[in-house]
Amino acid sequence: MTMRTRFAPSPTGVLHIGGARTALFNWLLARRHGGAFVLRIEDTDTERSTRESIDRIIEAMSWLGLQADEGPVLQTDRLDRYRAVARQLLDAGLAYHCYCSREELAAMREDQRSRGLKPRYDGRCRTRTRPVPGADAVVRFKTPEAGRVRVRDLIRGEVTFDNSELDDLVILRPDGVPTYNFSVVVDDSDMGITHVVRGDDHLNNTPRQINILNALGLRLPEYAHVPMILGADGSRLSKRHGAVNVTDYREAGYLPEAVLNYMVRLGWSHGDQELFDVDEMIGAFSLEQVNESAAAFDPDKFLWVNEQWIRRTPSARISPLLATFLEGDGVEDADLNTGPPLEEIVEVQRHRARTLTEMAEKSRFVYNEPDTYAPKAAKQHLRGVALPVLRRLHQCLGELGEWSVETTQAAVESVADELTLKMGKVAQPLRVAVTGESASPGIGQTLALIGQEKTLRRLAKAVEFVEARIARTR
RNA sequence: GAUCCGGUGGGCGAAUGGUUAAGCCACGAGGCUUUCAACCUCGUAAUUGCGGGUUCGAAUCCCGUCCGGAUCCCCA
Repeated sequence: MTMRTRFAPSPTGVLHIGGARTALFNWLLARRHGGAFVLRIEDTDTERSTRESIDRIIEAMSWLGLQADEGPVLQTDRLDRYRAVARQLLDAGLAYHCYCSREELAAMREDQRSRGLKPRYDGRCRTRTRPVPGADAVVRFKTPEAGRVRVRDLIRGEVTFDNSELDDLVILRPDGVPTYNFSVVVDDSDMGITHVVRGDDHLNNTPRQINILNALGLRLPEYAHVPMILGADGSRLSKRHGAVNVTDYREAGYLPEAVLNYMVRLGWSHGDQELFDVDEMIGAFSLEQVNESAAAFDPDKFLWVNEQWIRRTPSARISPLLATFLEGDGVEDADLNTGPPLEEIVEVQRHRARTLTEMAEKSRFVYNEPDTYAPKAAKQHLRGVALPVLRRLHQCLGELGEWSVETTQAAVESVADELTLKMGKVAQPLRVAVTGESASPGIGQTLALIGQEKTLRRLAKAVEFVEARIARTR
């Protein structure tokens, strides 16, 4: 039988790292085994589900390249089907109507809890023969009272639950909308899902689902419960831990390849390999190597992975992305067009940036003249002693016929020789003058990217700055 | 509280009864150097949560215990 996996998010928010990794694992499995990956939207919580969330989830998945082979299938489009299955259970005496009010149930639970018991529905409507007038009716599944359920989990091994620990769960609300544990079972079965791979927060739900499957006489899928992703402090990953939404990472200048790569290594490993492109993941992924323990999300390592991908991704692909980040950073569209080819900037910066945001920040100097000098840098390098250096630099660079990394580099070196100064005394003032910062790419590269005209203008401005400063201290 | 799952350096994790417990991130030192990076070298860091047991031998198997997480909703 061909493998069929699925990702079944509830559209009550955006796609976050945990969900994305679950989607990735499912997608990888399907790709690896030549099967199908289905996207199902679990929107039976009509209060909280939104169309916008659906769109955002799909958008995030497509940014990551996790295309579904089938779907999205919306559960709200299948309500008739769930009702029919519930009817079937009702007719077979495997489910019953319950008229208990929410208040009554809450009181029951509180009472049990106060007595140190596990809160469970006590089945008081099980034997009811006629409806309660005026009361809403839900449908409850009749959980077997005795026996145990064995879950064969591909990651955890065999996990058993005692039916006495379970209670009769609601499968249909008064309005005929199914609850999670029921719709999941019907859908996974109808869709021919062979492998249910999901977060281990669902492990405890599995015996209930298996009981329903058994009552319906349906075949059980394989289960694999993957460990959760925790925040750096060991608690469940949440907004407190910084960005957790996939889209946040796109905006922060992460490459989808890097997001995928970092996620796949969270809870899964393949020897000591750290970097995987999508094809490598598909070729190497297996449930057997998925860890059993929860993993903490580590922003530092994520940054490192992104840096690795910035390095190995062709500049032709990075350039247009860099352009949008530069624009977001205040660089004019027109300047982008008249400036140096973006590929050149990428080549120069790819070892110096861990994110595209960082790359853009560090590349602004190419287009925009510094409006202020970094205080520390100015204090240290734009001093009186630098004045003759800057003037001489302005002259020599102004006389340069060909403007390139090599020629500008040579010019700066010859000025240093001529004034018998070490490179640091020449390149640093110059760097601050043209970039406003004390750190930038190699001085030749920096000048080549800025261009002769702008370099000279900035140099002149720096000379004025130093002159003014001397005048002031006098 | 009950049930279920988990626990290897600060983080990710390798090692599925057998040499000094891999590798990566982070961190520290040095090298290179016009700055920042990158790169190279070296280093700090674990009595495998703890306690017992089985065994010639235990991170690995068994028992107990502690800690963490999940579930116990007309959320998914």
